[in-house]
Amino acid sequence: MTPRAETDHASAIKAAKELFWRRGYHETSMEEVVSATGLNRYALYNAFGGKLELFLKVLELYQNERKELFLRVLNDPERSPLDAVRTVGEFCISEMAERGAGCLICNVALEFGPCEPIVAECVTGYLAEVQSAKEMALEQAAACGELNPAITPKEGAAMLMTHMLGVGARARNGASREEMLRSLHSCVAVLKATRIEKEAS
Amino acid sequence: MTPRAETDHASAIKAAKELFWRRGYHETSMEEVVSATGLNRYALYNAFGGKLELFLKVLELYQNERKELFLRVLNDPERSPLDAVRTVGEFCISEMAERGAGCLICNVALEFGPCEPIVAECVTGYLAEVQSAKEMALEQAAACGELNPAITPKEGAAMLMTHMLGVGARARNGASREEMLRSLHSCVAVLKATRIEKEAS
DNA sequence: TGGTCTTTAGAACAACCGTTCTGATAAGGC
DNA sequence: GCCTTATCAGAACGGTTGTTCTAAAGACCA
Repeated sequence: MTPRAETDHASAIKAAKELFWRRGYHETSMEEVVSATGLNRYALYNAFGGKLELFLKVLELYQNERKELFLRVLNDPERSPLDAVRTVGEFCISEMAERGAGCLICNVALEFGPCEPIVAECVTGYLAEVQSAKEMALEQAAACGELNPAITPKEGAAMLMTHMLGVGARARNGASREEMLRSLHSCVAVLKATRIEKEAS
Repeated sequence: MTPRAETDHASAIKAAKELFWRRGYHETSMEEVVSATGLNRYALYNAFGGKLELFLKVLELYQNERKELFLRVLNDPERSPLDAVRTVGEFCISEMAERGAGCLICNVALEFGPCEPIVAECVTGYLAEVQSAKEMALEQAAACGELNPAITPKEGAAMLMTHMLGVGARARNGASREEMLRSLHSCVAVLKATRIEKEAS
């Protein structure tokens, strides 16, 4: 493969990502993909095989970008663990609000459901990876007394991930950036340990 | 309209609800609707007008059933407010797990997104109603000191709703009943006020 | 029983989709 | 400059969808 073709493919995947993100998989026609990527039909089918295969490439790109960023933030020693978790959430919300189209993973999880097992597996795997990164962050939080003792780091991570999926759903339903941020901040707030003096009885 | 036709329509909507719930709107063909409802094409189109109109009827039925049940549980004086909130969540999870197909509202919110404004509005309205019912429950919880003081009832209700939408997304991605229940219980646990004695300094 | 009106099942229609095919065009090596 | 190879745009194909049409079957009442 020539270097030219390689960058062509990369930028095609990027353009397709934006398209699928905004309009969903089924609502996006190959017609649109062709005109958005600049590549012509023939080249597209030669390079990727078909619509679903292209989409899997898109998912791969999206997940790699995300995972790299998330791990960098969550492992940043300058941040408190819960700050890091909040920052990651805020980043996602910014992206959702920008496009007005929710979260790609969340959209896909619900659009395909169990119909296309390969896509479902892909989503499940990604969610599990991000969740375990968050779990590690919450373990640190627990170690320094920052975590609400009502839950374990594992439970907290699961809850956070589920909550962020819900934020994605709300985004796709038209929620504003502020609404989503409020919800995220509430979620982080209740994960924090709150020390209340026991009332004198 | 004869009584016969009326019950026919009602049971048709019910059957269509199950279908749309399990398979989504776009993946369900009118062919399937015809054979699932028992009504024939002509009668279906005469009674409802078209696929989208039928679907709106389905949404209406679903929302009415839900709202009635939720209000009954949330206003039950026998339950503590947070218990009521948990019970409502558990009910939703049971339904999702039964069908292995997530939450109808959540699925719809993501399947349509902003494409079909009338559907989006319908979803938004329903979510707002349920959320305000939960907010009232949390206000009671706050009044008797059951609510985590890190958040207000309003914030807590928004967070709960968002979390339940996330549970719906996970359900559609194949999560087990147990996973979903754990996540719900974590969410309720962090909403509870946890009293920790201040360490003697 | 006979005649009118409604209901039925399935064919037909028009639109759209992902994919493949085709003939024309451009590029590259000699 | 010429021949081979790769690339292009768009037409064509097969399949599916929501919807409508149509001719046969049935219900109803006198």
